[in-house]
Order: sequence, then C-alpha cells, then structure tokens
Amino acid sequence: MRPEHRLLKTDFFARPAPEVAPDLLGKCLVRRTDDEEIVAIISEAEAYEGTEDLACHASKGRTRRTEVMFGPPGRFYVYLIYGMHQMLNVVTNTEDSPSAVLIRAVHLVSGPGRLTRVLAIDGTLNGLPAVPASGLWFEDRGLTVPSTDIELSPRIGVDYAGPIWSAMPWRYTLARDSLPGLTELVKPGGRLS
DNA sequence: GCAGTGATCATA
DNA sequence: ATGATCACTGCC
Repeated sequence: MRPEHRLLKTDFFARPAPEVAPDLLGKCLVRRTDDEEIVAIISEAEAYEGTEDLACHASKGRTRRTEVMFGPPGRFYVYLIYGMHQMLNVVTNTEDSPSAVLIRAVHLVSGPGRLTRVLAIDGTLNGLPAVPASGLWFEDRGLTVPSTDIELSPRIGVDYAGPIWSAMPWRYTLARDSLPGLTELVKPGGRLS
C-alpha cells in the first residue's frame, strides 16, 4: 500500500451508518488473495442503522448472526442470502447502536452478490477487521466525490420493514456520469495507482 | 415474473 | 424437527 493510499481505520467507521455510507462512495475496496490484488471503487452502498431500523438485521435482536453488528466498528459482517449470495457489510457506529453498511456495487460490477463473487468474499471474513492482514480493507486513494454526484434512494428489498423504514433514503449511489473519470485514476499507470 | 438454494431463527 | 423468511441474480 503506497503512502497516498490511506487505509480507512476504525474511526472512519465509528459513526452512524447514514454518515459512513455516502462517505464510502469513491473509496476503494481492496482485496488481496494469494494470487492477486483487486481494487474496486465503491459506487453504491446502503445504511442499516440500529435496532429501531426495521430493515436492519439488528432490529431482530442479538443473535448469532447479528452478533458482529453488536461489536466494534470496522469489522466485516458477511452473510449468505437466498442460499446463494454472500453479502458484504462493514460494521459501523458504536456497540450501543448495532449498524452496518452494505456494499451494493463497485465500478464495473453490479449487485452485492456479484461483487462478493468477483472479490472472492465469503463467510470466512465475517467478523474480521477491515485491515490488510485480513486480506480485505478500505482505502482512500484521494478521490473526492462531490455531494452533487451522490444520489439518494430507498434501500432495495426491504418492503417488509414497513412504510417508514423501507422509504428511508439510505441507499447511496455514485452518479453514473462521475464514474469514467474516477476509474482512470486507479487504473494501472493511472495517477493514483 | 419467478426458480434456485441454504443458513438462520422462531415455534414446537 | 419443521417451516418461513430472506439486504439477490439470472433466465423465462
């Protein structure tokens, strides 16, 4: 990791999910396995905040699955959905407010299920801290996303949470127009690579 | 529009 | 033990 590739540390994640999620847009998700290192620019994220938020798994209480969200921020919350797709979240806020941000899309990959497949993410990462030693972490590579490039909309697939929580505009998407310029920056040979 | 696929959790 | 419920994707 080069000096200007700043690892996002615990304090970045120790805030409410609706603050962390938009700040993650334009940040990099870096995956290192034995073979390779893959860098992906986060282009879509959703906030799941606390026990009040009926769309948040933590609203069901503290169970074996949700245990990670009740722990310290900056750890991965990975779970399997529909028997097929691994979902990648990073735990946010404090232990008083179990919350997480779902990484929904990265540039050139769409959908939170496809991105975990591409990045070789599965449950073995669940509960691990987002640091290089885990093989998966977040970096600030100097890209700044103006707030005008961030689109807000309701979270996907959470109608069961009722009218209030399902309508909450906690899905943050990087506007399509702002993407091409951003990828140039992290390509091999690009200014920031 | 809906099948596929399996962990998880409440109910018993 | 059993069954319902999924923060999804791809093919019809």
